[in-house]
Amino acid sequence: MREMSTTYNPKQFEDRIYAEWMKEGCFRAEIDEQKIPFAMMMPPPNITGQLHMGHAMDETMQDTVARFKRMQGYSVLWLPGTDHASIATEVKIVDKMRQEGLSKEEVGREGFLKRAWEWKNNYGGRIVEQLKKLGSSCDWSRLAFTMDERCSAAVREAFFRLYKKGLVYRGSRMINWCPGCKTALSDAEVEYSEDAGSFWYFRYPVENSEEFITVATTRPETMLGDTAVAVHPEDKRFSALVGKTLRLPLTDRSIPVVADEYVDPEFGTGAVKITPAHDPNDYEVGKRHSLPMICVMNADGTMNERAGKFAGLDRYEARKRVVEEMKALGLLEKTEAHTHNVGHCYRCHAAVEPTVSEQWFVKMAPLAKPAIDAVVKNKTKFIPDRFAKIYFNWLENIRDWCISRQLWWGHRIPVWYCGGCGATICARETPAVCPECGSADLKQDEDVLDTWFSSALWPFSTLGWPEETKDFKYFYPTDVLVTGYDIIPFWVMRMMFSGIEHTGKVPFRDVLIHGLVRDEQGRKMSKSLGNGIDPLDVIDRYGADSLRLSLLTGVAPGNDTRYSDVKVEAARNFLNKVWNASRFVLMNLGDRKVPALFEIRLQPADRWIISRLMATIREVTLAMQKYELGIAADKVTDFVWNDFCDWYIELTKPALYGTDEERKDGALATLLYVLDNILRLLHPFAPFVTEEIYGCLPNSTGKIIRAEFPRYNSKLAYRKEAKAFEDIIELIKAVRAVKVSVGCPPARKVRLFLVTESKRLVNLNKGSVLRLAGASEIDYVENGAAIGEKTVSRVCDLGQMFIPLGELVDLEAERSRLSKELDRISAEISRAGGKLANNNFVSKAPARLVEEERAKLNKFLDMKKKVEQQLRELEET
RNA sequence: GGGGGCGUAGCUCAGUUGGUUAGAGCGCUUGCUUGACAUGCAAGAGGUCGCAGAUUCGAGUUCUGCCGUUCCCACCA
Repeated sequence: MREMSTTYNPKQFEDRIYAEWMKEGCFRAEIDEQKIPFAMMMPPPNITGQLHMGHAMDETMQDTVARFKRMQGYSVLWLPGTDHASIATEVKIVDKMRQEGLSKEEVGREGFLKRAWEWKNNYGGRIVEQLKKLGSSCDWSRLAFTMDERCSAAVREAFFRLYKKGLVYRGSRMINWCPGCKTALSDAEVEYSEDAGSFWYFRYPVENSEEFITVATTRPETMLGDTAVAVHPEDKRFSALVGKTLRLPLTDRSIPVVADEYVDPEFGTGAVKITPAHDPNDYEVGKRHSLPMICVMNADGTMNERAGKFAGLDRYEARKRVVEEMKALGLLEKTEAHTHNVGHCYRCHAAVEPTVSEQWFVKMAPLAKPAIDAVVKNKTKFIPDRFAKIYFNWLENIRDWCISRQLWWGHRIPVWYCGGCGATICARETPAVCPECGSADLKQDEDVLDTWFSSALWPFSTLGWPEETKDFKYFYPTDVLVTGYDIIPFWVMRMMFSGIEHTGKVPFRDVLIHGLVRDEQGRKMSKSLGNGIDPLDVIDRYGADSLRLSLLTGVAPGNDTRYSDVKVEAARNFLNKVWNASRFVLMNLGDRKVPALFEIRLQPADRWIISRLMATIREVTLAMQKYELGIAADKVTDFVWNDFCDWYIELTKPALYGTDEERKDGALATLLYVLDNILRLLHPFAPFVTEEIYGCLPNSTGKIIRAEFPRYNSKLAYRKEAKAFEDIIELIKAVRAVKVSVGCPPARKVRLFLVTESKRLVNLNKGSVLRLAGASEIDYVENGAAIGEKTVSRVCDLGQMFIPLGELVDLEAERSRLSKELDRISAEISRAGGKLANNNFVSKAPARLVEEERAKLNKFLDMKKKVEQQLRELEET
């Protein structure tokens, strides 16, 4: 037996234990036809990422589920991996090169990719190492990367299939352009925020007239690309002007006035400048009226040559200059403050510029439909199910997905253009010559795919799809996906339609959604606020188990939670408790060989704690099966601390320190049995400390990670006996309370007199009652009068308890307590009485409840009599 | 504009399908170095479950409206 220190010190064993698990291959998933598979894909963290609290929570939940299922006998695959994070990584590499005075263009595509891979090889594994600190029991032998050979082949295959089906196409459309990252973005990658801006009212003169139309705009620089002004068809104010031509100031162009339903006559001036190349709505108007599209900006957000003298200026500088010039021309009518929603890049936060550009798209309508149906038909379930609404909301309103990115780090689009015949060729592997004309003059598309295109395939690309691998056949579809609600549109939804499209099956049966980990004040943790808390630092201070437990307890599925050191401390204190309780058991056990639990005559207290254990096992198992991890953790904690430590351990002390060897054996066997079960119940939540203690148990074989999760055994439920024993606990509590109430020093032993019909039960537990209640002896009497001394008394389920207290005591306190008690009892009597007087209740409520209510009423009536009697006796003294 | 979440003890939050006297942790009060643990033990105080209705024998829990707060989506240029 290993020596245990007096306090729980996780640093002494966490790293060692993780190494042992790894060495023994405890996390490896085996294809075992005798077992039921349970598969879970880790949401791959970005290779640029550092472990943050969000990861910690996500990983903890997954690991808890994985360990639980593994202990239940499933063949568990928890597959880890990382994401190449196209934009994020590229930005990082570009920044690094800038520090060296280099640019992408200078090093070229090849040189850039070489640097990126180097960076990935050096730093991409950092987060993986950090995950290990948390105790993650994922199968590292299957570690995947979205750009490894397997996943890349899957990406090409998926693209190829979609292309052949016409579900991926190339076209010129309005997309979100990030001038910071210089690439197109998907709709999901745009974040909107309320920005303070202005509303400028510009006058556009009507040609050959003194008249003008006033339009209002928040983006003056786009006027250089205006190709019309639109008014509502029924707006009388402008009906005479429809069809006329306006002179577009600051340019040499003329633009028409068109009528379109899109315009809201109530808003602004009722006339809208139309810039089809730089606004999604204007784009639609432009299409309806066959207006030309004039793009006035470059990729980096500066104005291009179409902007005339503003060419070369940054868009915001151009905005200022346009306003100034309009003002100088007397065409600025007024300026108003105006806040409006502006889209920003989710990576670099630059304001997104809606632009028309040629990109690759995935046709969404045919893919969205089956993905919606799958959730409607419950083939995949969201937990909690309200998140299905977010999912539906996205899929029902989805536009085609822009998947091409003007970046270099990522999966290059598997499309080639023939210089000979102009054919477009999509192929899984690089073609040598053009299949149409035989020309070798082929050029691959320059763009890469959206990072999420490869993530969308994650549940099956990692298993070797499109190959029918053993892993794929055994583990797919996966069982559960654990992730935060913030990436439902980015990822969950896309895995769903991709899985259904490519494999014919939903990629997972359950989606367990969790919330965000916020800071102590409820703010989002973020780099810019500097309020992020490093999980590794917390692990260093408190241990991984404490962090894990603190992230799971008191959290409802899907709800945000706040991180605080205080919570981690509470978890640490609990684990210290577990540690010391274990130490207590093992110290008292020493080298003694105790018989098995079933060979011993158990005492009421033993049966009580075993009964409580069984109830706990059942509740915890049920909660875990429903993914209610917080409830499960609460139930275990409650049982361990309150039932096992505060009661049972104390109850065993008379036996342990006594001379009755049989009772000692019984207590030790029970302590050991319950402790063993506690460790296994707790292992999914606190894997390290339970493994460490388990290794110290005399009867343990092998690692707890491979042990079986406790099973409910109805033979050990001892319902009635446990219920009876609760009366002993109540008695002890009553004595303690009386002593405190009357100011009796705790060390002073009191004599107990009992009026009870359960003498046998009390006698069986006499040692415990005396010790825990702080009493010297117990006498049985027929009634209070037979004692012949002044007493203070309590009514309890066992009967009535009397304590003679002599002159030392504060009887006034007891008197006031009793009258308060009387008030409470009276309130209960009128409540229960009222209920029972209600005919509707008696006739409609379940008989069981009516019976219970009746029993309660009788009990309180009896109590009332006794308490009144006590009160009278006290008045007399 | 549409859709969620949250509102329960001083604070942070649980509360599974409606059914004992609404819970936990922290904090607070009082007392305790009781041979595992002061990272502890015991006994307490503290709540008209946001407001108003409705359904029901019975509502923290279901429905409607409102107030506060927060998030997501859409968006009027």
